[in-house]
Amino acid sequence: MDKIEIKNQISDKINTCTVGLNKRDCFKILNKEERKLIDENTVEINFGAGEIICKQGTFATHVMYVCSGLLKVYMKDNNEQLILKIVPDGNLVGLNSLFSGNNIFLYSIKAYVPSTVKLIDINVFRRIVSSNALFASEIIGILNTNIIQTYGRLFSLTKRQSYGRLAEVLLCLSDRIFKSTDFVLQLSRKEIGELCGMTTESVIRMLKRLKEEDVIRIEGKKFTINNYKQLKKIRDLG
Amino acid sequence: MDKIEIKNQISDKINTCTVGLNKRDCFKILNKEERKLIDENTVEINFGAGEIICKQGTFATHVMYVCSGLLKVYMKDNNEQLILKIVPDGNLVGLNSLFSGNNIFLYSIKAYVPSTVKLIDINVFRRIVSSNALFASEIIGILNTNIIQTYGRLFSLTKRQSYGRLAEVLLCLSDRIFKSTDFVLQLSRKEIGELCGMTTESVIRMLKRLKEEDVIRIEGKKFTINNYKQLKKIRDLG
DNA sequence: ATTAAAAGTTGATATATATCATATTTTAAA
DNA sequence: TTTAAAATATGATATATATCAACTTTTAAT
Repeated sequence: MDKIEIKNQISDKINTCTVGLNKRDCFKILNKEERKLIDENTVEINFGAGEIICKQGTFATHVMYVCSGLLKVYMKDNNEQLILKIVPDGNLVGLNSLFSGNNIFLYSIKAYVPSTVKLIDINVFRRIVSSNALFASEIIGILNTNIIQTYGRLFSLTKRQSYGRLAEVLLCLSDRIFKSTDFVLQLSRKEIGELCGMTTESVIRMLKRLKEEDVIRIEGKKFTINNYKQLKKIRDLG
Repeated sequence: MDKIEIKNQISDKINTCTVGLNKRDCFKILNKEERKLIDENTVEINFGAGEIICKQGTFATHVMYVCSGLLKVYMKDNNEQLILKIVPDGNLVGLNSLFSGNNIFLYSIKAYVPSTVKLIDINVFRRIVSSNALFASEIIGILNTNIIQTYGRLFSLTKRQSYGRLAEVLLCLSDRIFKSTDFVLQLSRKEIGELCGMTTESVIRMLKRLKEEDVIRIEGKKFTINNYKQLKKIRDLG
């Protein structure tokens, strides 16, 4: 069998990762009063796997902080669905309704695995942002990290072809979520496809190909990256 | 000849436009002193068509305000280039290095037409943001509008097929830049292709098709949208 | 005015990936 | 335990769009 062919080179410089990693303890900037105000207007909720945390089109009444678990942020339009990012614990999500003239959620958020999420009243959050410039600066940092990542993703999804996109998603999961080349992935092939913008069948075929090339091993939901270097090569050059 | 075929519907709800429209007079929030400080650390520069305003990879020493003209913001990686957005006058660009731990430009910016741009010292800008929470809130609004638009674009570029993407770009230019169905477009076919993620040849063929269907008229660089409704249909359904 | 270079155009062909159909396996439900 | 439904798998085929090649027109340079 031929080696997986390599086309246009995409360098390491652009971060094209799918995972929104933006852990900053922005709350430590707040004073006692502000923290109290936040706490009094926050509820902590447990969500089961597959449960929807917020729904696209509904009023954005809160900002979310992921205490534990793993979420997906996605946009839907009729039968088309695009996963914007997957978000592990330690991150804020749903900030995009702040001061943008948009008081509805532009995306839905769903738990991949059982997750604990703090729902923070958006008006209280907004009030603190617009009175504490250092806190606001932290939020700007979070938003900018997010934009930079989204630009990278835009680049990846439009410029790479499917093997490269799939390789990227696998590397991303390994590096950023599981921090191991060995992991149990609770995503269906369909969901992997949504992450890298291709059909379920293509995901299956390509994973099979990567297995045959001994780049990865798969047993059920257990993934192992055998040849990390080669997978990176596929990501960067395909 | 067959009518241009229509596939998967994409609704109007998602803004998938290419043009970054974010006119807010955030500076009016500043007091005299702050405005003076900004003014003292700003230079206004004229750029000719095709001139580079900032270059990806260099140190981000300033934030830019577009006084007049039209810019493109783009990422390059070897021979691959993606236009992130096109920016008309009245907008701030280059905000993404603020508080993101990133002190280099992640994209290049180039003038499409002769443009006047204010270069504002980033340290001064940063100082004002982190001391004026209302100003910071305005910046958050700008960044969020930008993220929302980028998400829409991500959706468009990955979910629509080429006719839809091309139609979108034409509508976007008509609605947001020229504010007329009649306009002189100073972009080459190659640049149009970069905007909607396709090759020059495909742009040419598809423009030809749209002409044949009497949806648009083209004479040299002069574009006319004959059938706005149909073009919208092609965008939303293709 | 002449030449060179870039932009635009067109047709033939290739190819990556989607679509469709159908089978098998796994998971969840009654 | 049986049944239904969802997820996975695989082959055949279709198709949108890229690639390649050649040619024309426009723009810029000498």
